[in-house]
Amino acid sequence: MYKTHNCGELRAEHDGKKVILSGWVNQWRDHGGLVFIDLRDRWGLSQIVFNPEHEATCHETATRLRNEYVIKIEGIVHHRPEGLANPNMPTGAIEVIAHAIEIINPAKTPPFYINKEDTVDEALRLKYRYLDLRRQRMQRNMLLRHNVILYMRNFLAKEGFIEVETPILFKSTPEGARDYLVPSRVHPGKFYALPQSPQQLKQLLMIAGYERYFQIARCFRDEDQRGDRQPEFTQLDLEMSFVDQDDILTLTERLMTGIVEDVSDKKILHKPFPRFNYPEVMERFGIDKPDIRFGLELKTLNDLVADCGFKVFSNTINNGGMVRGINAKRCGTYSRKKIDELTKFVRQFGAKGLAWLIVGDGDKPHRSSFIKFLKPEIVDNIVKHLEGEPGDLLLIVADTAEIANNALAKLRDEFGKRLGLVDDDVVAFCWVIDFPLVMWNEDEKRWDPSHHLFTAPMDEDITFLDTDPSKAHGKQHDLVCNGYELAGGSIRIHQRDIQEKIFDLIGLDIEEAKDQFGHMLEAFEYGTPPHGGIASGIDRLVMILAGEPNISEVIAFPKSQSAADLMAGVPTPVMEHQLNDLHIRLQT
RNA sequence: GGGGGCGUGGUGUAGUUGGUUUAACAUAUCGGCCUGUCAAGCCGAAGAUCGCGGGUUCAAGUCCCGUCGCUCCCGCCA
Repeated sequence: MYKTHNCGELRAEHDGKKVILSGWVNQWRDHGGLVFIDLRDRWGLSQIVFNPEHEATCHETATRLRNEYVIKIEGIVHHRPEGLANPNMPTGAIEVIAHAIEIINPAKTPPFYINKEDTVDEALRLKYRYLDLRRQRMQRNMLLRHNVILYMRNFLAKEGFIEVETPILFKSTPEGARDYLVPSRVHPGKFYALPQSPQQLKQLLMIAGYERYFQIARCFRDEDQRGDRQPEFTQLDLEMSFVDQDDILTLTERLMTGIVEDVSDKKILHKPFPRFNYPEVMERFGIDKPDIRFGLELKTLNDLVADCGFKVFSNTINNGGMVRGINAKRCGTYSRKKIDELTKFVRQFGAKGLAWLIVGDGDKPHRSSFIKFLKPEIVDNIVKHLEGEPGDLLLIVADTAEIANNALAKLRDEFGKRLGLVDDDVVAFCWVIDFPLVMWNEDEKRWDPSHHLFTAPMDEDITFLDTDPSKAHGKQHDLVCNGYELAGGSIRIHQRDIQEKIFDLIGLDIEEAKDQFGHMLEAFEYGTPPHGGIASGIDRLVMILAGEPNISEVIAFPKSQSAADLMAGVPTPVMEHQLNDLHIRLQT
C-alpha cells in the first residue's frame, strides 16, 4: 500500500492518525539532527519530520534524500508544536513524524526548478515537458482545463446532447487551411486528411437525426503558429437541429456563463453578452473580434476632412478609403520618438503613416503633424469629434477601410494595455452577427465565404445571391472574448439547390463540387432538418480563464513555433520501407 | 515566405561605446557544521572554450556574415 491519504488533505483533526504517504520530495531540509521534507503529490504538500532519537535508520535514510526523489513514508500525524505552525500551507497545522521510509526511486537534479515559479527557457521547458508539467502552474492549468471540459460534458448532456466521435482520418478539401495529410498504404497515391473541424460530419449527424450532438474534437491545421494557434487544437464542437440562430446563441451563452462562474475566478463584464452586427463592430472597433473590456473606440473623420486640402486625407477619401482615428487619452506627453514608434507600429499593418495631434489648452496651441495643412475650424472639428481634451493624443490613419481599421484596432489594443484599461480579472464576451456571407477575393477574382461554404444566407437575402452577393448576409455568429475569437458557427444550408448556388458563387464548378462534396449534396436530399451549430476553441477559453498569455500553457504537450515536439524530437525521418509501403519517394 | 527580440556555469541574470586583469551575482549541485526548519542558516568546493560555424582586428562574450533553436509579429489561419 502506498497511500492512506494524500499530501494535501491532512488537517488538525487527523492528529494521532497513522498514515502512509507517497510522493515526491518537494524540498529537503537537513538540520544535522532533524530532517524535514515537504512531500508533494498532486493534492498538495505535507511536512514530514525525521528525528534521529526516535527512528535512527529511518532518519539516516532521510539524510540521503534529495529533491524530486519518489518516496513512501509511514508515520503519525501530529499537531505542530506551539508557534511552529505554518499558516501559509493548507496542511501547516500538522506534520507527520515518520517512522518508516522507502526510497522508491531516486531522481537526478532537474534541469530547472520544479518547486519554484521561475521563468525557464521555452525550449528547455518543452524538452523536459514532463518536468514542466510537474510544476504548480501547469498542474493548475491542466486541472482548470479538465474542469472546463467536465462542465461542458455535464451541461450538454443535461441539455439532451450526445457526444459522438468522428474520424480523424478523413477527407482533404481545398477550402480553408492547409491540411495535414496521411498517405494511404492500401490506395497508392491517395491520402487521408486530418480534420480541420468535424464540420461535414456533424451536419451528417443532423441528417441522421441525432438532433443534438457535441464532441470534444481535436482539429488540425497546417498553418504557421501564433500565441493562440497550435497545429492541433481542441474544439467544443456542437450542432443542433430545428433551431434558429438565437437558440444557439442562448445555449452557448448559458454554457459559457456557467463555466466562467463555476470553474474560474474571473468575472463576466456584460450579461447578457452584447450582440453587435458586423457593420457596427467594424465601425466602433475596426475589427471583428474586439476587446470590449475598454472603450477607446474608433471614429470616422471622412465627413470632416473630405475637402480639407490636405492631400493625405482628401485623396484617400476620393479613392474610396477611410480617415479614422482614436483618442489616446492623456498621452500628449509622448515624445516625437515615441510617436515615431507608433508610426512604425501601424506600418506593420500596412498603414502608410500615422497622423497625430496633441490637444493644446488655451494659450498652449495644438501640436500636430498635419494641422498646418488644415483650416483651424476643421482641426477643431476633428478634436471635437475625437472628444479630445487638453493633453490627449489623437491618432489618425488614412488608408483603405481595411488597413485603416486594422491598424487602428491594433493601436486601440496597444493603448488599452498602455493606459491600464485592461482588467485581467474580467472576461468580456460579445457576439458578432450579420456577417457578409461572402467577401470578394481580388487575387482569385471570385467570392470567398466569410465563414465557410455551408453557412446559410439570411432568408431575405437569398435573391442577392444572383444579383449582388456582397449584399447578402449569413446566419453566422462569432463569440468574442477579450479580443480573441472564441467560437464561431452558423445556421447551415439544408437545401441542395441553395448549397449548389453557393458552390457556384465561390467558383466551384458542378463537377468539382460533386467530387468534393457530393456526399453532402446527396445527403441533403434524404430529409435534412434545418440545423446549425458552433465550435468553441477550448484552448483559448482555458488560456483566458487561466490568465495565461499563450495556449501552449494549457496544452499538456504543445508544439513549438516551428510545429516541433522538442521532447520526442517530432517530426522525425522514417524508414525507407515505411515510405515504400506508402508509395512515397522523397525529393532529394 | 518576411521582419523584430533572445541565446553567457544546471537554472535565472549582469557584463555588449572591442582591451580592468582570474567573465560577476543569485540560486541549484557537491562536501562540512547544525534538533524546529518551511525562500532554512553558516563555512568551503566544483562548475562557462559566452548556441554553433566563419570573418574583421594586435585584441571579440562584445563588431560583421552565415547557421541552428526558442519567441513575438506580418503574410497565412474558410
